[in-house]
Amino acid sequence: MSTKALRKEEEDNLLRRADDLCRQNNLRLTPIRERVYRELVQSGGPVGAYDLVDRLSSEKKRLAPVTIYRALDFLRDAGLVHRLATQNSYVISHGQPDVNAMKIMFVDSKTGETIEVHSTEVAEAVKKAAEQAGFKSVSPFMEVEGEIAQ
Amino acid sequence: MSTKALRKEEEDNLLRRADDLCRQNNLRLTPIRERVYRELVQSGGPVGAYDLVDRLSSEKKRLAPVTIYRALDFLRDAGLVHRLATQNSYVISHGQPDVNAMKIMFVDSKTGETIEVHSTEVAEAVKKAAEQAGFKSVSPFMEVEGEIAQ
DNA sequence: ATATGATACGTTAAAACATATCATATGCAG
DNA sequence: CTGCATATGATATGTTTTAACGTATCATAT
Ligand SMILES: [Zn+2]
Ligand SMILES: [Zn+2]
Ligand SMILES: [Zn+2]
Ligand SMILES: [Zn+2]
Repeated sequence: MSTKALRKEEEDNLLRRADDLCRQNNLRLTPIRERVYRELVQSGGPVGAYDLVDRLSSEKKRLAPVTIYRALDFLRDAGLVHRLATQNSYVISHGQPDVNAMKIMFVDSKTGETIEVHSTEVAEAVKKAAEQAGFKSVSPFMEVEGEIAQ
Repeated sequence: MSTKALRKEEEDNLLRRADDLCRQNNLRLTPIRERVYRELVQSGGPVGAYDLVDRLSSEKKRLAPVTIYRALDFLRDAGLVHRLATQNSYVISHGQPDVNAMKIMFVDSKTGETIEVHSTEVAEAVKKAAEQAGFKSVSPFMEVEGEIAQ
């Protein structure tokens, strides 16, 4: 089985998962929202909002930026998409909501490529540091820049 | 001794430290760069670039945004200032370059208030996670959003 | 004395990113 | 069917950051 086929299966899984999640929470995964999500899934990495505008626009119909931002907001609220603040870009959230883990997005400084890792160890260490800082709760998402080996 | 006096001493220390650092590395802490750094020190928290434009402009002379951005770039390259990507703002880096520690900026989701904590525990846990992700090196700076207790 | 190089700053403009506003459409509950 | 909430279209604007080009200043070389 080719890696392409594997990828395709994974894509379909993610799409189904998103669909189910929305159905179960009475959220409407409208066509535009689904197209944005699908584009992020297929890209395999972070994509900027204006990139999404380009990719989802056709000759006859150009989407307005605000349309994309609204879809992104919906997907983020649903927990399906993360915003990468350091990159001004958006990336799918994969992995089940492992509630005790820190979701770390490692971002390659050069290419912008990202890899998501979930770690309870980091979550605990950060929680300890947060208490030290007088913070009672912290986001389960972090972004760390670095360099990919090779 | 009043807290105000204490604060003033701390400010002077930071200014001196910055001055020394630049001198030792043949970096030129010019008047504009020093004013930007001083403003960040005195503000006691993160400040946006356009805020700095306003604060450092006078009736007769209005600084251009790019002037501030250039000063900020210099200060960041020198390791004196951090950019907070989630806030589009800039904040002084205090604490000696504790090379083995992760410098965590906790950002209050509501007010934008920040507290910096250095943690070797977090650094180690993140390093482990990074290896898992195929990252050979990671930035010693992180930003974590959360809520301050009270 | 004059030329060259290096760095910082001024000025202008544009790119890149994000939101506001109001009109229209669409789905859905009563 | 009707009315209401929600989603999208269309347009404009706001915000943040960088690009491009020129000038000023000072040091060093010719
Ligand atoms: Zn939202
Ligand atoms: Zn995730
Ligand atoms: Zn730089
Ligand atoms: Zn620091």
